[in-house]
Amino acid sequence: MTLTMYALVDCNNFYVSCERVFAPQWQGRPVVVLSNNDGCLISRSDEAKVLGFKMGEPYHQVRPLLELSQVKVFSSNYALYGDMSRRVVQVLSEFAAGVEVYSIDEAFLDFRGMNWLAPDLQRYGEQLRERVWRATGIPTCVGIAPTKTLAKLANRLARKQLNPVKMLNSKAECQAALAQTLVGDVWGIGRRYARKLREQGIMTAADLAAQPESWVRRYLGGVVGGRLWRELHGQPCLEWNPSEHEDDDEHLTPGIGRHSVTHTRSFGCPQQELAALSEAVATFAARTAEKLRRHGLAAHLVTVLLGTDRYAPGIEPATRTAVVHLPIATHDTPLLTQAALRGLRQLHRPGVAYHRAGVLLSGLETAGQGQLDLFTSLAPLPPARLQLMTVLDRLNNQFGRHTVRLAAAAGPNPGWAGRRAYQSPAYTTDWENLWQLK
DNA sequence: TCTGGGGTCCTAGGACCC
DNA sequence: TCTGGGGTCCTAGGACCC
Repeated sequence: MTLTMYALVDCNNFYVSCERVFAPQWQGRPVVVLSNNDGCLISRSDEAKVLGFKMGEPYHQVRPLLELSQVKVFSSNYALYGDMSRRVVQVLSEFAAGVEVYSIDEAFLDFRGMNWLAPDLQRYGEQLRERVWRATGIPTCVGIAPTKTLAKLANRLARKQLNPVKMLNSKAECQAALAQTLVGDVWGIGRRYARKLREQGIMTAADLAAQPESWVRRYLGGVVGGRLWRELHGQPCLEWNPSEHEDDDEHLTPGIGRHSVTHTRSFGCPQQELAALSEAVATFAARTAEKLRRHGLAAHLVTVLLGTDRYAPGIEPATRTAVVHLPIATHDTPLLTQAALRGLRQLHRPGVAYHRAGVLLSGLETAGQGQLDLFTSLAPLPPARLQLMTVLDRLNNQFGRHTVRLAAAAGPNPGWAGRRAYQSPAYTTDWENLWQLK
C-alpha cells in the first residue's frame, strides 16, 4: 500500500539540548537559555518547566527564583545551535527523499510515495529518531500524518506520550488526535484566533474541523482558514519546499524565495550619540551584507530602524524607519553601509535615548543577474571589489566574525553591544577553541 | 537598571494608468 | 441623476510561526 505521509521531526528543548551535549553534567537538571541581550527565557529544560518557568519570561523578573532553584542559565549561542542543527538535518536527509527545514529545530520529511505498511513506517520513525540521538546527542519527537498540519499535531501528541513517535494513519486516529488537541494548539492558530474561536464555542481541533469550511474561512482570514480546514481533514494543501543545505548560523527560514534579510539588536544600555549609533548600524549593515552574499543575493532597498524604549508609555511610536533606495542592487558591504548610515542620519534626533537599532535589506534579486543601469552603464560591482568581499567573508568565517571589518564599524566591546553574561564556548565553530582542544 | 530576533502570508486602501 | 472599470504597484497593518 502506498501511504501519502509527511513526518515532522522536532528537537526537544533544542537550545538547552545543544548546551547539554557539551555540558553533560546538566543532563537531568534544570537549565534555561536566554534570548539575545540576556532579555528573556527562550528555551527551558523539562525540569525548568516543572519548576514553573515560562517561555518568554523576562530574565530580570525571574532571576532570583532561578538562583534559588539552582537553575543553570546560558546566554544564547547561535553559532553552536546553527551547527548542531546542520548535523541533525544531515542525519535526517539519510532517511527521506526530501527534507524541508522549517526552523532551526524542526524539519519536515517527505514520505510520499513510500510503498510501505503502516507498522513499518512507525518503526522507521523510531529508527531515525534513534539515529539522530546517537549521531548528535539531540533528543527529538516525530509526528507522522497525511498532511503537514496533522504531522505538526501528531508531533505535539508525541511529546506527551511515552513513545516519542506518533503516527496518524486512519480517519479514526486523526479524529481522536483532533479531539485531544485544544484549538489554540493547532499550527496556524495564534492567541487572537484562539480567543475568537473559543467565544464561538470552538474548544478543540475536532470542533473546528466539524464546522463547514465556509464558516472557518469567515472566521480565520479567508484563504488561510480554508487551507487550514482542509489540512485538518487530511487533504494536503500546503506547499512542499525542499531545502538546500544552508550555511547559516542563525534563525532562518530557508528556501530560495526569501524576500528580506534583517539584523536588529537591542543595546546593552541606551545610546544617544550619533557616533556610537553609527558604529552599531555599520556593524549591523555588515552582518546583513554577509547574509546576502551567503545566499547569493543583492538588495535594492536598505531600511534602517531606530527604536526607543518599547515599554515606556508614550504617544510617539517606539520604532521609526528610514528607507534608502539604491539605483543598483548590491551586496557590497561599503555601499550598503553608506546607505544605512544615510538612513541613520535622517532618523537620528539629538537627545533621544535609543534602545535598539536594525538594518533590513529588501528588494532582493539574485546577485549578478540584476539589470545594468543603462544610463551609467555601471556593472553592479567592479571585480576587485567582489574579490575583496569574498576574502573578507572567508577570513571572518575562518577566524571569527569580527576579524576583519570596516573602520566605520566598532572596536571590541562597545557600549551598545548586548549583554551575554552566560555564554558557553563555541565548541564546534570557534577557531581558538578548537586550537585549545588539541 | 533589567522585557529577543527573524521571518512569512494576507488584506485593505490609495495612487496611478489605460 | 449620473459621475467607468480593471490592473498593478506600493504601503501599512494584522495575523501567524519558531
